[in-house]
Amino acid sequence: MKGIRRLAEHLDISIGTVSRALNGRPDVNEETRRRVLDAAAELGYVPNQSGRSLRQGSTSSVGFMIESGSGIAGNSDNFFFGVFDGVQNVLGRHHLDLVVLPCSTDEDPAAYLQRMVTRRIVDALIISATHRKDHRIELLNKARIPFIALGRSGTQGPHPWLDLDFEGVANRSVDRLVAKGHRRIAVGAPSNDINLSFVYIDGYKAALERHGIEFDPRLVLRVASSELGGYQLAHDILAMDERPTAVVLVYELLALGLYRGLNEAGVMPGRDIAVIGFRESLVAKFLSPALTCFKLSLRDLGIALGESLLASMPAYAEIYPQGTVRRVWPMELVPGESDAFTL
Amino acid sequence: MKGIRRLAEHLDISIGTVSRALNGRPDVNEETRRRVLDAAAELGYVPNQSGRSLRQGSTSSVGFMIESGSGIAGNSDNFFFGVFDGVQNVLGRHHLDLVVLPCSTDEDPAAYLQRMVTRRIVDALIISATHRKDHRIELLNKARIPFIALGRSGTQGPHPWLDLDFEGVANRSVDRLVAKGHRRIAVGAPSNDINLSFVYIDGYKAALERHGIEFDPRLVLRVASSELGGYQLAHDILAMDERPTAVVLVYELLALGLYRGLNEAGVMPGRDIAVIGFRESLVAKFLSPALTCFKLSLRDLGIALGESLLASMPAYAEIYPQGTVRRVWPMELVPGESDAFTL
DNA sequence: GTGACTTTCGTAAACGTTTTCGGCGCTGTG
DNA sequence: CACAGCGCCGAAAACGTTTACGAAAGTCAC
Repeated sequence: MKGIRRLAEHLDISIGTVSRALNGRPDVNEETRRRVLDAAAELGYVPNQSGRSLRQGSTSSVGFMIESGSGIAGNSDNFFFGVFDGVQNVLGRHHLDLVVLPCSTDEDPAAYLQRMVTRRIVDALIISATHRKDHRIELLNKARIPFIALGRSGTQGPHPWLDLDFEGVANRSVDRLVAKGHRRIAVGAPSNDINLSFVYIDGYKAALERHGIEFDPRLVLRVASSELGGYQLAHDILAMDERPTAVVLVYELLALGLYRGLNEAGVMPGRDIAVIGFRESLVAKFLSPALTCFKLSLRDLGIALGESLLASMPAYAEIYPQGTVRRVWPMELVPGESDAFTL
Repeated sequence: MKGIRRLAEHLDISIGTVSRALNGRPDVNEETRRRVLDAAAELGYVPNQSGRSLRQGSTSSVGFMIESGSGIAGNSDNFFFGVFDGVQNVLGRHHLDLVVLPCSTDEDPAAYLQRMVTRRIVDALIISATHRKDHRIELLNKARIPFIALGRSGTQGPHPWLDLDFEGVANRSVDRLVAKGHRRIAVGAPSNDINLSFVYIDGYKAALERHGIEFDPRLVLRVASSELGGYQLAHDILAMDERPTAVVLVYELLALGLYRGLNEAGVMPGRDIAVIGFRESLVAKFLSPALTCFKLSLRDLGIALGESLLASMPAYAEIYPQGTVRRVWPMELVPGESDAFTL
């Protein structure tokens, strides 16, 4: 005899009552409920998830899809781990669990997601590394499964998302540099199809326009999303005939390679060229001269992400006002020395 | 009408036959099987996982528990993501899926694991960041659930594990330094209770002994497992009266802070002091002078981890020779300039 | 004291699968 | 012709839960 049946037998009551007691239903005597709870603790009973899911039509977990090969995700894993922590925290408050679904590099992400969705091992999904045109979004819409994207997609029409404030960062970066006299500001951005580069570049263009500076497409440099991309970026910049006097970066790791590339050419960030990075990361803190960049709380971002997801799950309508979230997450300037160079 | 029933009705055969056809049972006509497969593809049928799990008593997924907040998990580059990729690859070959279970910083890891185990949402488990005395191991043994640890535990008796070759690294590091005349070799190791420090230090002691050098406990410096720990380490070393002439590191991020701390004091790695790091990481590649350290293929490690886990799952006995794996994963020396300092 | 209502609980169906068992029809053998 | 064997399939049980429904007993008002 196993499971709830064992518990019921031990207490000499029916399994229905046990279930009701455990699930906090009102139609059970408080005295019996106490006995059930005690016995459950004593016998170490935990409901079988498959049984529950089958009957209820819902697992109590939400998935967070990542791409495990993720140079492409454009982030190092401590980024995601921080976010997981926040998401797990808010989900835990509602007896939901977070399971991370790592799509391997061997598999097509959309096919992987399709499998996860149809197998119904999660009730809702968070996707990340959103592409400009991302098939996963149509797929999730069609499956009518609640989801939110960490990162906007490009063209597919509106979908729920929470994203870093790329426009804000681009804006403030350009403002800061223009205030120091810069007019030729290069952009180093990942060359993959992840949408964030495009969002950033749009913000960059808008900022230039506000300052009456004409946009020069040659200043937009797309490179690999890795530290090597940053190295390449340094070479590209130094090779230009009208060399830019400032660079802004869309991806945290680029700073690493950029510094090295510039150093090798005897060009010092902050003295000979102004550099503003993107997200503050562990490595950015240790660059010298200190990189001007933007920071955020990963955990808080995760919490917001979790809450936004719950806001799209009908089952949590009483707790979270339902609605489609499309929101930008603010980032805070961390001034350094890398943009000290003034014209 | 949903699920397999819908499919059966559509084909006008019984659900039993459909199930058998889908699962490759021999007792079904090949013609019927083809029809079923075609119809399944056409209607987009995918078996409900809860139903399967309930009936079969096994989910077809394995869990990989990580601690989402933990300093040790906060590797500078995608350590875990690389491992996930390898694990997912080997599991996928057997129609298993990997789900990552991130324990939040708010929750006790053992309690979290207990919940995951009893809810039976995975058939087997991989745990990481193994502590010296790790309650999770007793728990998993008691639950009789197949598992493997990425990292040895200390005292609890034998358990399946796959671990980086800390002894080997310690050995070769010490050998290399001794060959250059060093006798006072400091160790920088994380001060937390994760077991790897202890394993490394044991290897370090053994290596010293082999060279007839007396072990000096003051040379073992335990610091925070972060780049700041490395910074602290630099200060600690510089403050010693009998200053060591070489340092070996057990954790990759330490190099970052160590370099900065030494630089600030005008001490240059490779010229004034010899440094050998641990794992080659993204940041190590960009340190100057280049850090001597050890590299490994994360994906291959993941593959080995997955295979070792399958070797402990009875269901895969025909494919993987069953047995308890206790194995060390080799790392390859990447010579740099940081240990060029010779006495 | 009767009916209505409430509280509490037991019974049984249902969720979507897999798998055992038995049966049907056919073939081959004696 | 009888019977065994085989290939294929349908019926039904089982997995562990939750929950709709109804029943029993108690309470209350009249």
